[in-house]
Amino acid sequence: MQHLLSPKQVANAIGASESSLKRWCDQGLLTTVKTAGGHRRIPVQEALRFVREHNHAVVEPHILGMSATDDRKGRRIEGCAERLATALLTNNEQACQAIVFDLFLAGQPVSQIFDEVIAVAFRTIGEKWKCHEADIYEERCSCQIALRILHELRSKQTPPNSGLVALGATIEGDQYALPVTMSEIVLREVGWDARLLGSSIPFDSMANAIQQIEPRMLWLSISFISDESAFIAGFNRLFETASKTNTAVVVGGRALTTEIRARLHYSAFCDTMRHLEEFAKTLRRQAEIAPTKTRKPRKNA
Amino acid sequence: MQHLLSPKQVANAIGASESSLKRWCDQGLLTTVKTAGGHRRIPVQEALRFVREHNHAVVEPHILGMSATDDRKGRRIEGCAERLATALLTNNEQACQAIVFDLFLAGQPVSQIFDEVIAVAFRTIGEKWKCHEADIYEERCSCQIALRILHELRSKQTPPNSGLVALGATIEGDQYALPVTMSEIVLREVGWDARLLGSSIPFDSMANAIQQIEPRMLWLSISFISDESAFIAGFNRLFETASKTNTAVVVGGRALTTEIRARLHYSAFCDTMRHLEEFAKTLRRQAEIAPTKTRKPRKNA
DNA sequence: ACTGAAATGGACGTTTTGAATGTTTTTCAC
DNA sequence: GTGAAAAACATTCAAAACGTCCATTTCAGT
Repeated sequence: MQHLLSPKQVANAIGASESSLKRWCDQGLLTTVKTAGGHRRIPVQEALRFVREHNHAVVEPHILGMSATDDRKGRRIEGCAERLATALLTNNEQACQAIVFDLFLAGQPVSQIFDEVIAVAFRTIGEKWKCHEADIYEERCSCQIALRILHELRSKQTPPNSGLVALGATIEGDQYALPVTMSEIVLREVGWDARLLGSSIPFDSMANAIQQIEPRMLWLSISFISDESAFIAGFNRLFETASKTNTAVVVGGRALTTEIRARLHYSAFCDTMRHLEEFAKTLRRQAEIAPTKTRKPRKNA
Repeated sequence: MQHLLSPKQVANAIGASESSLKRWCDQGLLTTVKTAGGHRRIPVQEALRFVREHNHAVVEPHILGMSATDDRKGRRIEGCAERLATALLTNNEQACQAIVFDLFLAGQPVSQIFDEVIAVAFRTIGEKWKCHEADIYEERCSCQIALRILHELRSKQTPPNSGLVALGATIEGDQYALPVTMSEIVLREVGWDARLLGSSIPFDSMANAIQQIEPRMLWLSISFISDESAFIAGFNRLFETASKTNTAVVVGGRALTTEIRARLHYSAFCDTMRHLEEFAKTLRRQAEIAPTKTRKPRKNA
């Protein structure tokens, strides 16, 4: 699959004429790069951004690297969660991909797809498991499928270029990779250079990462806590370290009950991906106004 | 670091064709140095100047950037492991991807790339961690990068169409997802419909999966054993279940010492991805001769 | 329903691109 | 050194993209 597309290719992909495409490029609706001879070249990510932003139709998704879509059906978010849960449990990866990608192409914010479709589907699967209607391996297999889809989605994002680094991780013993991977994508979507360290990272190692990388944000998705008091102590110690480098600490996850939260120090608690997105946007704007604390306080307009 | 680049390398780097590059050189848009035999050589800074001046795209920055990947070197498997380890530890995902995909596109078998490049790189990282030259988070972050590359590789494979189903998993408590994911790709490469259930699957759930799906193979990658005697008992029980549905059980992984293996029942033990590939090929051929035990015994040529 | 502004997409002659071909140079293993 | 494989060379040529012009369609406001 190629990374740079010609106006004609993009025109074919989205069902518009070549002339229109060229006009849109010249108007700046699509950012193009030029060859030495003056031919326009459109990066795929840019084409995807355009489609999502203008909710333009996509006639031939495969040109943009989006494999399967049955158009017009999956554009509304209602009912998608149920369909996804079914597709996941029947191991129908194609269908799962189509559901998520359709919503993505239709311009639904990724945070909303995550909150209202993927998270809901997994809640459904979790409940089936509790009622012995689904086995553990089915839930795990669904996670694998979802992870692959998330990775594919991630590869469709424009790579981050801001200097705003965020680190993400799950705590030691917490193996649930889905939420933390979703957070990474959400943060990248709003312009952060989000780097997922991985699952089950000890607090000490996180502290080392903070000191070495000096990120502006650390996000932790906490789905499972093995030892509550050790967790609280370790976490608050980590918060101390983070404060020294001016790193915001954002937490989320179903294991954080109100009681536990009451005993934690953190910069923000996010219930949903939507909340995370909004907090990240706010923090980003602030950081851009005052890029570094050692920078000179103001300059002339 | 390589100072002079060939037209082909620059063409690849900026996503243009070699022909165009040469034309641009001859038009004087790029200043070239010539070898005695008349081959064009482009200094890196000249290529960078060209890119900036013409607002040209850069598809593969690593060629113009720091990592000295002369693509002749890239095709050969020697030295790739070291370069990959470095790229992983410096968090240079682009470079990691380029190393693996160059080998893949050059026709190296995936099993060999896994055994001789990825596995070796992670062994290097593991040793650095033991010598306190690398932190846990760096190793985990490297795993994340590798996983993303594996998923990308998987998405490039032709989807399986044979009825030969294989199930894969790691045992409960074993969170090392890399080997089991590599196995999945290797099996798909040789025509199996390999389905990765996921990490940390209890033996009971695996048994359920076998009974419900009735695969022809179950492969387990065992990197970590928490309770040895429980493992041996659980595993041998699983082997019993598998025998009833005629499911071959293949094992591998660094946690399987000779002593432990002596107490296990299995169909095959595979040290490397190469071994797994060969065993899978053999088993596939056999299964195709006698597709199902209930099938009619022979048909006319 | 009518009108005019704005957007669309086809048509054109010209220029650029990139694949193919056969020859020469470079590289690397022996 | 030597020889074979890989890569770069020059050249050719069809396909594709360029800019421009213009007829058609769309749509909001009478």
